[in-house]
Amino acid sequence: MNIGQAAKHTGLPAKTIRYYEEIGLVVVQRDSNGYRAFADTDLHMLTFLARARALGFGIEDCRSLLALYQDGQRSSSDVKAITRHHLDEIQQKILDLKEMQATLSELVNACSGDSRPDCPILKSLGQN
Amino acid sequence: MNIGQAAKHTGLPAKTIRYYEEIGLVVVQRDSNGYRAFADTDLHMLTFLARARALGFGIEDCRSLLALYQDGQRSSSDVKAITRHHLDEIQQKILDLKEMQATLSELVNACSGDSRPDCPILKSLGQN
DNA sequence: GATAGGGGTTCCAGCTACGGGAAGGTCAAG
DNA sequence: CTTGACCTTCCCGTAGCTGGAACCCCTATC
Repeated sequence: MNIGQAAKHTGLPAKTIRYYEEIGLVVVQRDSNGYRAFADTDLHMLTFLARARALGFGIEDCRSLLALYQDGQRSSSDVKAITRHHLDEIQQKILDLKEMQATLSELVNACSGDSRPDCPILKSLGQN
Repeated sequence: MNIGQAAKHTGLPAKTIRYYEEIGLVVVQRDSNGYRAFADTDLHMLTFLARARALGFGIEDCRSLLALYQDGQRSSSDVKAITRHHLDEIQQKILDLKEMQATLSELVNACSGDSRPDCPILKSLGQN
């Protein structure tokens, strides 16, 4: 299967698949003409990666998770540790964004948004 | 005032201030020795930028906001439009992160996290 | 056989918003 | 005069791709 088909099958852009191969996330065999030849296991790994990325895992986490996935001797505690750490970071991001959201909402509500220059948003940013 | 003092005063790292100058966000006079000489208005603008960045505005938004800030003829509607658009993006990000959070929480809770290889997290990522 | 198209390949540049570090100039104190 | 703390510029690296150029391959059609 060529890269275009693999892309359709996994939902990943071809460029992304090439990138994953380049950084060693996956290893793909080549046909005699130099084209990548994706096997079912390759598609499976790529789908795994696509899901992990969709959950916000970074590339290095993905690398670790994929290694654990393929290791029959793994401990689920290792998987859980990575996931929990990632979850913590997401929760922190949510908190940060919510704080921004609260402030921005206030400011937007306070601003009349007409043709006059008077603006509480700028006043707040420039105060002091 | 030198860059170190300006950094302390604004809370921005010196590197960041140099970067802002490089991309034309601020223009700073130089002393005869080549050192940047920060005036009060420069500090004021840098503080403005620091606040806008802390609210998550991108650099180009900051550029626009700063221009509006310095334009006595501005319409507050322009400021509000930028801010509302930014707010929308933040809210979307929060939604995305919350979805990840929900899934990840479920998975973490379902995983025993012991020394056995059986793991619902990997099962979910690799399913199909 | 020539050609057109729709694949594929590599490599290089660029994106955001800086941070690290090297190589070197400047200044105040002792 | 030297030391140490500043300052300067310049270049590389970050995460995770994306776009584009230049070129190769395969199939179909004229």
